[in-house]
Amino acid sequence: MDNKKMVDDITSMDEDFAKWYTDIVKKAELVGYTSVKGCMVIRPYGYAVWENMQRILDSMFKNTGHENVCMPMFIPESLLNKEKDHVEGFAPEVAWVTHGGSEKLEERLCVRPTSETLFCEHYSQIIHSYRDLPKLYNQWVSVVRWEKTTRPFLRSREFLWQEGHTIHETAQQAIEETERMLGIYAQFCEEALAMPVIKGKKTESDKFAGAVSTYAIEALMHDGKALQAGTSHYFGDGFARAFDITFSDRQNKKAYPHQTSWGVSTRLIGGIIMTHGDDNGLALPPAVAPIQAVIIPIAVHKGNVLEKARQLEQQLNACVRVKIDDSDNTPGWKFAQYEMKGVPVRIELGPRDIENNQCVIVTRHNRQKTVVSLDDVVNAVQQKLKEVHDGLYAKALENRNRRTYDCKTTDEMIQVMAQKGDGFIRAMWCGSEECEAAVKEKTGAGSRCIPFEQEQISDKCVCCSKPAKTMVIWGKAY
RNA sequence: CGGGGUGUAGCGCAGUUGGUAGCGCGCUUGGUUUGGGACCAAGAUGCCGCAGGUUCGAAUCCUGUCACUCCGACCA
Repeated sequence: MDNKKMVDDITSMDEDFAKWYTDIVKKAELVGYTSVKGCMVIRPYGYAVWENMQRILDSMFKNTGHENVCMPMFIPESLLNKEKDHVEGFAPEVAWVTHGGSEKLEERLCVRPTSETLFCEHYSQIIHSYRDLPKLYNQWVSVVRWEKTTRPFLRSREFLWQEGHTIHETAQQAIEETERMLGIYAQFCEEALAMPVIKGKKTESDKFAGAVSTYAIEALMHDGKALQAGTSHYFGDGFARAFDITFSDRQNKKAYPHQTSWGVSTRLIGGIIMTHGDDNGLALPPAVAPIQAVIIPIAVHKGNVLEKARQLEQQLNACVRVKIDDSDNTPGWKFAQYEMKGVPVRIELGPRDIENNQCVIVTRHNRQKTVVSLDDVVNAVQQKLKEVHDGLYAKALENRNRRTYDCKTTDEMIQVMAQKGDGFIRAMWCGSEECEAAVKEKTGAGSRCIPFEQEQISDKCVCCSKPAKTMVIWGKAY
């Protein structure tokens, strides 16, 4: 099928990617703006995507032994201040509550930008013995960070996320947890969101405020910019010491436990849009699509089309999130509409089909049409949903591969990006923060991560030419 | 936080020299249509972002302010 653009009121990606993005979030009815900058309404269609993501992730968390809890949204200033690096990292972007009613508060309260401090306070109260460990907690809440530049989903002042906070008897156990959760995020992105990611470690300068080490999954968007899709942190016992969390270990000696935290947010919805979307609108991965298949009855006035379409809906309802659109809009309008909303599979059913006991199935990502017997439609739709997932993943991976370049010098980096556009650049690094900063300064591309899967591209640092320690993935980030 | 752009009907926009507001889409009603954003007819919809100022008179000129947006800087 051709890839002709069918929707006129979406700005083309190539023309203006940022405008394309905001057109999509508005036209596909994912968000609405509000009178507070950076605070958005997540509309039913957008929220349904989030609910599906939550449901899948939550069961992955439960299956690995985690429990959900809910912390308050306010953090007293004194509590936030307990861990020095942590407060320095977050202070510039916290919102403060200074009054209760008309009374000025004794101590101002920060609206949580993240909840490490609250979990730590709680852990200090409930952990006494090695028998109390580990605690594997998670919460689904919103947090607030007073960002200067905001964009729907990608960077909003309030956003929804989950934050896992775990506490362990040994460093080893905490490190394993950090890696396990990073793996779960990667699995989720690839299997549910059809979004290929690179697992790696953040550099010292890029790690979480207060962490010993930070791991991340990085995805490449359609325009060649990188998106940090999820992070997992190992804290060592630094927070435990700052918050005086201790327990009696197996030798009955006082010990400090080791902690982790990890999170993904509604930013992933932005990632889906920029990974799979095209000039006709959204393309949603079937696992999280609010509507997986839409039935478009054609020429409803003729014969029993509508009745047949409703039967089809009933049949599919058992195993697929299906919707029938029997509104008065023309078929052409509906085709364009549901493509824009990213519905993975469309089922056309008209008089001609009914005569032949068939329907037409069209997949969103490639607009391929298949004629299917009505006797086999349930299987066929499920098969097509799988094809859409695989097709989206393959396309995204192809884009990432095409935009991944190996470079040996910063000049080469600049040249490659100028000629071919933004992307992931794989280049060797000596490990010094000076070089890391210099690369960003010269090329505009910062270090995204030190990938777990290493390769020896050269033996010299891309910046200073001294012996290289690791391969780093560089790129411009959202 | 620095630089640019934009605020007029639900959405997208026009509005000339300052004279009291219009177009397209959408919406409502009725009819004809229906396999890639249909057509005809009749309707409804405005604090011209907000606050001052100039003027007989301001969507239009001036000042301020707020919001949105893009590009930087900043940002687990």
